[in-house]
Amino acid sequence: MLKDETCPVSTALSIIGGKWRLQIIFQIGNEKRRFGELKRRIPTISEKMLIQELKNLTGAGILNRKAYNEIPPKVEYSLTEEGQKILPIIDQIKAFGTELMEKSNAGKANLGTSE
Amino acid sequence: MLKDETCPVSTALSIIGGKWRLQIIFQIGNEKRRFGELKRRIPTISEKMLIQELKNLTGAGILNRKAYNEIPPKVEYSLTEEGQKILPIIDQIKAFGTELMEKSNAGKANLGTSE
DNA sequence: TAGGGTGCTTACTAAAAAGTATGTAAAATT
DNA sequence: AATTTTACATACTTTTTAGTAAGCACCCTA
Repeated sequence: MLKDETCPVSTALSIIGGKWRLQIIFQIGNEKRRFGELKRRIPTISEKMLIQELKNLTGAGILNRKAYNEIPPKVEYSLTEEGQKILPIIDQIKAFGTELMEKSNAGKANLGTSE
Repeated sequence: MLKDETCPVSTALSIIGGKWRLQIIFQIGNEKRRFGELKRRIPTISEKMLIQELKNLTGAGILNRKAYNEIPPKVEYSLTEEGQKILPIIDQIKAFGTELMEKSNAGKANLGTSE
């Protein structure tokens, strides 16, 4: 899924797109979250994906990563200023999704991707 | 990419997710757009994808499809009320992307998905 | 009668994203 | 010495998503 360098929307999607990113950002919210904590909060994500996306988001300046020099390891993730700007987007998407769910209880078709 | 039936965000993403959906919705905006018009406005989309996503979005109640009984065929697509609610989401994503682009000119890393 | 335009279908292929399984380090506990 | 804990790495496979290419129907015009 290559990105059009000139389009703001696809630039944004290169960060918030994908199956897990919004979920991860949402679960961190305004807290500091440890790796294992996130794993527990998103039980359906695989470890590989969690690691990979945390790394991607950190590299993109969306997350802060603070590693303590302890054994066993302890690492805390939190949103950067940039990352916090994604929270209102999630709110809006969530509101839209909520509406959809209400209406679909009144019997509407859903998209092919979910089947 | 199966969807969690109970999560509003993933419900929303099952509609606005994917490479082309937001783009298509954005290009329709508040207008009536013919199939060929959309093809021209999104030159990088393949015909197959455009057809497929128009069908999906129509089936999901996001688009109206009006076919005129003419030869050669003429079909117009427009956003339903439901679909219009996606426009402000796009605006917000776009604003976020614009910010990112400005900052990245000051030299920041981008995510793995774009490489 | 051979194209041309329009919206759409289908079979097939390729690429991208996600999942599974297994392994590592290093100290602390048993 | 074996086991646990925590964060992460890597090879490999499967699933999902997107792209290519070809064809169809219908009428009109050259």
